[in-house]
Amino acid sequence: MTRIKTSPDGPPPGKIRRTTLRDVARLSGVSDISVSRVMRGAPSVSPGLRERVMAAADALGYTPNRLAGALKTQSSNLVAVVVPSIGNGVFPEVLDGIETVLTKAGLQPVLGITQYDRAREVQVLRDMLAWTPMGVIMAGTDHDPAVRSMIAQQDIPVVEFMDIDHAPMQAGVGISNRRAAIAVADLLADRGYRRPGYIGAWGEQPDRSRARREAFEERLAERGIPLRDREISPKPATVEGGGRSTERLLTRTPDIDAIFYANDDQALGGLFHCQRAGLRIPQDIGIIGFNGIGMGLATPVVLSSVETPRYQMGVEAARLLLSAEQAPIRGRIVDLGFRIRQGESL
Amino acid sequence: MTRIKTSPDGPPPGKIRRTTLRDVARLSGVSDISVSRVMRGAPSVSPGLRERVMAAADALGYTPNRLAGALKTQSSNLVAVVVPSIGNGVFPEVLDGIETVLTKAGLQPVLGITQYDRAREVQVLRDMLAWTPMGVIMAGTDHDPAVRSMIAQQDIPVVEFMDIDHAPMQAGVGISNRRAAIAVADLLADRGYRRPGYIGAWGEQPDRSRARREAFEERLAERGIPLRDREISPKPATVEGGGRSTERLLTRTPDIDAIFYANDDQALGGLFHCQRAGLRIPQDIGIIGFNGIGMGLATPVVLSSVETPRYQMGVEAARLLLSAEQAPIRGRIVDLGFRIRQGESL
DNA sequence: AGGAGATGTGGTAGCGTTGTCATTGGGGAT
DNA sequence: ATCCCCAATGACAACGCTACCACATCTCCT
Repeated sequence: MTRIKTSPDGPPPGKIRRTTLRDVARLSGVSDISVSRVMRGAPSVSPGLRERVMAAADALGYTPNRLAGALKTQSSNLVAVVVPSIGNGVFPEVLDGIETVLTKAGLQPVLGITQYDRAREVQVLRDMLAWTPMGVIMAGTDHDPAVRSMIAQQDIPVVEFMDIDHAPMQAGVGISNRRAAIAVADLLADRGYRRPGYIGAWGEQPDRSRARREAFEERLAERGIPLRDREISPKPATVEGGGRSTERLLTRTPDIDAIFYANDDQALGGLFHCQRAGLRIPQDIGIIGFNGIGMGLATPVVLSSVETPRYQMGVEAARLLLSAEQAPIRGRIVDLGFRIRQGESL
Repeated sequence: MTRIKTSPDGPPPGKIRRTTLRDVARLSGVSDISVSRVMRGAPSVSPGLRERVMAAADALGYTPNRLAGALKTQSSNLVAVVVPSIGNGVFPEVLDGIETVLTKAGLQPVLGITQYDRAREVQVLRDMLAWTPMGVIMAGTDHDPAVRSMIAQQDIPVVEFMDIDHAPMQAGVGISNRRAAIAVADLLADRGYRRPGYIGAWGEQPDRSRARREAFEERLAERGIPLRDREISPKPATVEGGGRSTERLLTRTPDIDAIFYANDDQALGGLFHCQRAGLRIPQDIGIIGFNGIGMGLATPVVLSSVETPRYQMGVEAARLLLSAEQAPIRGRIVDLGFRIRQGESL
């Protein structure tokens, strides 16, 4: 069989071609690899050559193509960051911390949002792994088996953040939601509340919020104070929704004397609702939230809440991932702890 | 010169090798390209072959390497998304909209955060362009010249969101901050306020907030009501900070009868501060914010504010970018408009 | 029957970069 | 002077994938 040499990949017809390392090499009269070395700041390059190359690169407006570089080196500076939501709530602050640390280390976060959907989480992670990230940071420890097998396949470091009540795949950063819930239960009991209620949202999708509530109820029961009633909204947690949930709960069970909210947004809504309804806080009803957002400090009645270190959680998650380059992180758990802010609402 | 064939890139010693398309091809007994076609869902593949390939791919847990694919096709499904901050404020909601639309279209947002720093914006964009994204979405229209030249060099679609008072590089989505400011000035004048103040944050870093304030002052002047005083915090906008700024402003200039805030966070802080200080709202002092966050609706005194379509802005920005595949977007401006929420605070 | 097209499959090269050697040319040690 | 070593530079192939063409069948016309 004769095969005529046919130059399969000719230059695209109309399309302009991206400036490449080779263009820079030609212009500066050196070899490709020398340009590569200069661009990467590799050692063993004379100042003169470096200067000539730099000048040529600037003149051409050359930007290295990381696609090619990463393909060759089998490594990238990408980090897959997978969170359930970003519209509001705690994740933007965690992301902020993650981004700050990663960027400083020259890494590039790639964001994936699951909408609290396990199937989407698998899809999102698959799409990100296709870019051969050097690591993964994800929220929560409750994942589809497919997530675990994909991670195992790739053999890259993974850090899970939020919750440390359950074992992470490799390493975890966060707080113990169970312990926080127990602390709140004890606080309520100690303060003499006897008919506590609970309000949550998102249909308790992130398992950790369900676990937190269950721990809350268990501890209350141990202290001889059964949970009087609860109201779980299927919708996202908002201030407005928190007001509505509170109204519903108190209409159904008016003798409730304190409410533990799964988050501060709902708690603030509840606080405002009670004020409008003419209830005195905390005399008629005690209110305690979760997360300790800044706004709760500025309200006329300072909101009591469990303060969680969200930004710090992102920082530590990113640091832990970075440390994987030095030493294996398997088994590392970072407990950042929480603090109960005793405001005026409980 | 004799050159011995030396297999330069042999298999890495200890390191495990990623499963490749070729592995799948070998296992299923077909050619590389056939596997490629199956994985991409390309046409002209018989059902039998497809099935055999899929089985082999599943068996090996194969994930395509997009690095290689994108390098070959000179295109990726990545979209660079550049915003000034993410910790709180308006951007998470915009990002949510962007992410929803892009993901649905099979695109992958890559996040870059500039911390309101023009130099960082250049750096961040450069890093992202190195991955040959198919498009860019960025906040604001006020960029370093280097940003413009990098974009021009790459010849990819760019959508700028937030503000449409200034011409975007290619296409823009947002509202007119100037018109919004003018509407607020008119509202104040019409309501009989005569000694208005203004409170901003971030040192007015995003130029659009300065432009907004200037438009506000100009219109007030036109209506014969000079701005009485203003207070610009250099720090990020927070509820707590808004309270402090308000206190400072009112201490310095106690006869102010209304305050326009650059954002709702500060406005809520101001509202709470005034309540604590025993001022009646809106009789003693009128308060109006900017952005129309949900929380303002739930406060005991409903916050008046300029409602901006943040989620929608993200959605439209992403859609506009997607539409660039069909028709050029140069010159396209999408004005999403705003609505003044007349609450109880003004 | 003979061709024209449609359909499925494969071979090859190359996307832009970098790892691995090879090569060159001093400079210092002997 | 001779040797060795190291710093500076270069040649080449390969990372994993897909565009481009070639080719073998297999219809379906005329």
